[in-house]
Amino acid sequence: MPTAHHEKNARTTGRPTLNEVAKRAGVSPITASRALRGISTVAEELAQKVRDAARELGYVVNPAARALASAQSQAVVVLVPSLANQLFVETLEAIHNVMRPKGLEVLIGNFHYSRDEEENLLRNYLAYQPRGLLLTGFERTESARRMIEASGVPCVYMMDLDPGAGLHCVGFSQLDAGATAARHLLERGRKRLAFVGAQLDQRTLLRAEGFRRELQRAGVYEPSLELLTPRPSSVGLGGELFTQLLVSHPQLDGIFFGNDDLAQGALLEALRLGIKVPEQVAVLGFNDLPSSAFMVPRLSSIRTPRQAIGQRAAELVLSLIAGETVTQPVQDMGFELMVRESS
Amino acid sequence: MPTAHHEKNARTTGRPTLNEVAKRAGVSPITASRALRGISTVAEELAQKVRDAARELGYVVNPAARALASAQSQAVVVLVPSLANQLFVETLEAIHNVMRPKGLEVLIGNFHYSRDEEENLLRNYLAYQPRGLLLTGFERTESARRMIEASGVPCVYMMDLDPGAGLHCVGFSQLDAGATAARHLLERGRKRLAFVGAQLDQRTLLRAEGFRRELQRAGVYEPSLELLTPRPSSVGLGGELFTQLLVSHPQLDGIFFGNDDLAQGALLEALRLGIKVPEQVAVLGFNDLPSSAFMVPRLSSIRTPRQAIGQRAAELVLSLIAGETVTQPVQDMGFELMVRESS
DNA sequence: TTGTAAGCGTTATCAT
DNA sequence: ATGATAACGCTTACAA
Repeated sequence: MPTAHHEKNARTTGRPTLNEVAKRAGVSPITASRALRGISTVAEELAQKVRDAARELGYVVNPAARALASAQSQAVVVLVPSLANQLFVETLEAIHNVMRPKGLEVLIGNFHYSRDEEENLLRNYLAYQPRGLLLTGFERTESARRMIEASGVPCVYMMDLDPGAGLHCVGFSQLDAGATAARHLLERGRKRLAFVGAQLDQRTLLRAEGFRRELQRAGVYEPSLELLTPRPSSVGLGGELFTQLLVSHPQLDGIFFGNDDLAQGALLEALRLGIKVPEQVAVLGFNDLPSSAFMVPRLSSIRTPRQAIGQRAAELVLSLIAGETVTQPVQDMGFELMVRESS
Repeated sequence: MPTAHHEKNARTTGRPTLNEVAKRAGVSPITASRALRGISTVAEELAQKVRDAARELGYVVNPAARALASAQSQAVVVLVPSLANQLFVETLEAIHNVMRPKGLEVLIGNFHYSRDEEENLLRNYLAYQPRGLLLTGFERTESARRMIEASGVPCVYMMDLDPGAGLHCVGFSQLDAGATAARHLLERGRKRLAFVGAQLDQRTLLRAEGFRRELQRAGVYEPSLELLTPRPSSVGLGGELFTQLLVSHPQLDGIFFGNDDLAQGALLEALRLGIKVPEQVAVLGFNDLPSSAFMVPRLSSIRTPRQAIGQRAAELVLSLIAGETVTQPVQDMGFELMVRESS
């Protein structure tokens, strides 16, 4: 009776190894490895034998061994501030669709709008030696920045455009989006305009800034009509803030919400309060979530290209990973004003 | 000038290794390993030295090496059918909150309600030698079932209760939930009741079944009032199906929607059509999404304990991983009928 | 309580 | 085009 430690593979799960595949195919392990990775130096005949053997044995590569030996995983890390916002789910989806066919895993990290949490996730995930990094925005700890830099892992920043233009990024100008919102409302003849934002990440703040500047230019900027709260964005909160704003500023004739869920909550509350939208107050949302077009009245919003951003950003890291020279480090995907019934 | 292959660690990323930590602390690598893993056989004094050395060097364990050596990763795999449904995001969140403090990574797989995709994810992720598995429902391919079984990885099933009681699961009875919906509407004096479901996973079908049985018992079951579509659930679709149903069955006096987004779409469409809810038609949703309480009228719904399910399921795998005997393999977390204005 | 030795499954390097 | 050999960084098994 052999004792465990005398046997080869005593600790393994019993999963077939590359060695076994190689033996069955009558080649050396390294040839099997090359064949399975599709390296073209292997004769097609041998490669076929190896693939057959692998299939017959039900061989699946051990990612840990591969990562250890090659000092690289097959993973791409994506860090988003939230999954509660449908926005990022759609972006993630698009990234997946680009990465999966390339055999890359997508590791999702949700940092809940917390810089510290993002830094932790980064430290953690970087230990996995990912092939690429997809991050959200430019706002992070100095330490996180250093880790990214030091890791040397190709990195693309999503959602906003780098003012410094030193980083690879795919997004749109949050500042312009805010300005566009203001211009639209102004063109509608509105003069007493408010901005309502929750979950104050840098992008929301940038939109507020763009909105504000445009109002200042038009000479109608009123500081007390800016309602910013760090509370998480939600439909309920939108209704609450809407009421609060109307009570304190009954003269109000237009509101730009930093997020569609807030705007939807406002629309619902207006219905309850009997406040006419857009007659008394125009309401403009941001992101154009799928349900916004079905609100009563249908919500006007600024549609953001999150799907396109995800796809393009993924393709961009892929290029970076492949070592290709990227001629367009900053990719502006724009946004679209959807005018419907609420404004 | 030394050539690369003469140097130790020539291929590494330059990241500090356990060896370097050990040297700096003046102990052997294995002692350092034990100290860092919090294994109590290490003298506290030494352990402190090791931790200090690790901190000073900025040491982070190489997960690939650890996984390879121990034949186990620090990951727990969670497979959900969708991220578009806020439901699963909340469950994921709860799982995270349990796992992270234990030092376990959560690998998220989204199988888009596709059995084949789930099977692929399983094959892929199982290769990572996860410590535990959290799966959604009982509906999967035979091949997936075998892989789970063969892997020997502790597994907990979420959302539904195993009729066979052979599996560890945390959820509630989907059948009962459907029945409860029917009883509520019946008690309100409604007789011409419809069921509307999209994204026909097994749980939706089970709810339909529970609803149907209760109507049959009451003698008011009408097959043509069951509207099932495989299209993905959404607010827009809810409005569409609502209109369609009312056109074909103007006598209708109550509808149970398999998902809150459908119900919300119906409420919005009713508003547009001038149909009084609940006077003409009662509307009952399912899941009680955060925004439902703010609809006009406020949506009645069945609140599902997704947060509790995630937490309990996570705790359960943890027990299983620890090898504890689980006395309660089936955990019914119940559900709650939220009666508001729409029914 | 600490350490030695060996090996985890794969790939890089260099040689043939 | 294929293979022998030696890592990769860590942990298990066993010994002391």
